[in-house]
Amino acid sequence: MSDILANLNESQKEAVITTEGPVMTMAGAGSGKTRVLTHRIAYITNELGVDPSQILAVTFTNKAAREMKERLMKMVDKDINKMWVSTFHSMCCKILRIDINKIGYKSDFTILDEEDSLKIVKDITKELGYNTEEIKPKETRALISSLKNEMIDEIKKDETKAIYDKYERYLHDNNLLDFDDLILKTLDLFRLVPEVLEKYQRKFEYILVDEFQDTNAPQYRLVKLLAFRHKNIFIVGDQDQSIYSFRGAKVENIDKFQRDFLGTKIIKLEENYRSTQRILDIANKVIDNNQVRIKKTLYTRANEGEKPKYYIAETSYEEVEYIISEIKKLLSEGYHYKDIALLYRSNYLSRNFEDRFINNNIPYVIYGGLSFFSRKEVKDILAYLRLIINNDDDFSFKRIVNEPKRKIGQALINKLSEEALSKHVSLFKAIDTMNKGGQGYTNLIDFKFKILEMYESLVNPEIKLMDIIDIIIDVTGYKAMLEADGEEGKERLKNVYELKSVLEEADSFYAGSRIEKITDLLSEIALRTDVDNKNESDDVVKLMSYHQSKGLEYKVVFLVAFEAGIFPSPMCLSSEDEEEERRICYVGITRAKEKLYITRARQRMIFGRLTFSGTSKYIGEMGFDNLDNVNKFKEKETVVVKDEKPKEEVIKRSEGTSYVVGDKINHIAFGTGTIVMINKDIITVAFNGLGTKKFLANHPSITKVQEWYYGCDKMYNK
DNA sequence: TCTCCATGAGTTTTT
DNA sequence: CTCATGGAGA
Repeated sequence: MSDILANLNESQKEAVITTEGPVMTMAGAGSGKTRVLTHRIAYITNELGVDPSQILAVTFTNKAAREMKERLMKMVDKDINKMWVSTFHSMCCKILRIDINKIGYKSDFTILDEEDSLKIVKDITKELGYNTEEIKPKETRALISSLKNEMIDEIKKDETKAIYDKYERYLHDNNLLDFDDLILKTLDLFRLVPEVLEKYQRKFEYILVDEFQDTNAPQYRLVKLLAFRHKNIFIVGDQDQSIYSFRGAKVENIDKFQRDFLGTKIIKLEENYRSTQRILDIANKVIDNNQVRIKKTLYTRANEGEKPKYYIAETSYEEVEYIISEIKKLLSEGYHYKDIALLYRSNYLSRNFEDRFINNNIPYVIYGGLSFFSRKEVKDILAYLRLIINNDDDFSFKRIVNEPKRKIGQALINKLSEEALSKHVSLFKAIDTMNKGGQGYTNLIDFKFKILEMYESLVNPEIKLMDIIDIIIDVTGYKAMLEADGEEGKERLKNVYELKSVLEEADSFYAGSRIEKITDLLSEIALRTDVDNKNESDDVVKLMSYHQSKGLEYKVVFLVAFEAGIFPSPMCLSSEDEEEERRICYVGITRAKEKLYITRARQRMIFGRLTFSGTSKYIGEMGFDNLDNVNKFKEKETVVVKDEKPKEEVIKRSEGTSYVVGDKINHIAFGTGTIVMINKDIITVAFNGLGTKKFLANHPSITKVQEWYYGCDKMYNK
């Protein structure tokens, strides 16, 4: 008993021991909410003697779930494997595997990832004869997701409705679920088969939900249903850290909760144990600009700490150099690579750092971006596995029937599809019934026998499960294809081999026959994220988006590319969006424990384009206005604060157009180029691949290219 | 009919 | 810059 409650403050203690009835904990950043969650669970099992199987803990990411399990392993003296500690999505997956057959699906459904889902929408859009320029699949897909998350009540366009209907039918016919379906089908199951709901209502005597501010409407409904019997529901959240409204998260769920669970006890955790006071000051100042929030001020008893540093670089290249030099300094002060994180608003910004980090031997890992399981080669091999164990998987069939190339093109597939449709069989089976003869037919038969042959290897107990990967890439010629592809192929082959360890792990993790194990693995692979595969203990610098940094903490944090036009994101238009951006900023700042750096560049290469940007509005809100702590990389130079835009040299043309460095022009012979220098009436233009050339500014061979101006103060100053 | 190469267009955040 | 698409060649 004493163990569990030791080292907790009064509010934390209260949150731990108030086990009966609904409790809502408002926990500021770094106020020890993870501690509270784990200690509460340990208290319930160890002190109240509750069986772990009666506890459900919902976290936001798989990573958080696993970390919580690891901590619990040390604290709980019972078998915690019976405890459900997972995300909403994997919890629903688990529930559906058992009972989804009661609502017309097969229990071995496959979960689609984003890419697969988009591909289906795209195919359907084309099948319905729409122009993908007008009806954009990406938009339709986003709309469908919004619809599913109840953010949109009615379907405005007929086309969208038609695509949506067909999409739903396709998913059902092929036994597929998308991410949103995991939640929705679980709700359907609970609604249509009340006995199943009751089973779980009885089972979960104690329920805990982390990051409650980021639950969306269907998720909340799920929580409400599950907790309704025992009402021992504990939610933890922080309005100021709600950054997922684009995914349908509703902060209002906090109010709803209080109305649905009358007599909710509210506990506030405001003492921060993570950051220095100076870091908290900045965070408090920024978030205070939000209109829609309950006032809350973080405080700490830790020392003041160092002033956060704001660095303005001329170019994005110089920004990297500055960060590298600071990292080296930090290392000499005794910090390790793993103490350091770089955070940014969008994933593409990480590119600026990769090359220079490699050249300077700074070990790093990038979170997000293209995850291991979404790599083409990995998905291809997984599609082979899917098709091998389930010949009727048309979706996988189409993916790899001509990968590597085996002369089975679109025309042949169309013919096969028609055959399959008319005979009501899968593509694989349609091979047998189609018109025999012709080279195309032979190619298909070849493919078919390869798949069947690999099945034999797969069920052969003398072959180790992980070795099936070698067999697949040998038999199909995938290996030969990659080997012919030089360096990039080598890299891809490495990823394929990495799958072997995934299979080996699955071999010991899952139960049942070999086929069952692979089925289990394949069905859940979409839920695996990149973050889950990274090793926390590696001594490397971490690069990630603000969103991915939620819930994490680092001794030293760099907020990079901190510029107008990037942060806040120019995609945000409404004031609600703006407030959410500010919360993202708040999340970023509060990741830092000891040192905080904010860096920006005046000029930045974005997708091969030179762009200019001004000061992010958050800089002023943080109180950097006098810029007394701006540290110049090159010490001699002084910082010109008021001149936010680079020294503009403007030249006017007779017809009224004017040029600024960075403008794009079009030259009759050389094509499009960027102005890099202006000297009197001579402009120097850089052409891609052609080097720079000088021209008279008002020469008729040159015309100015209109382009949208990415990131300028003028967007925000009006 | 398939494959390859060139041109063009598009870039938030994620389970 | 990178991915996707479409057109021309084999």
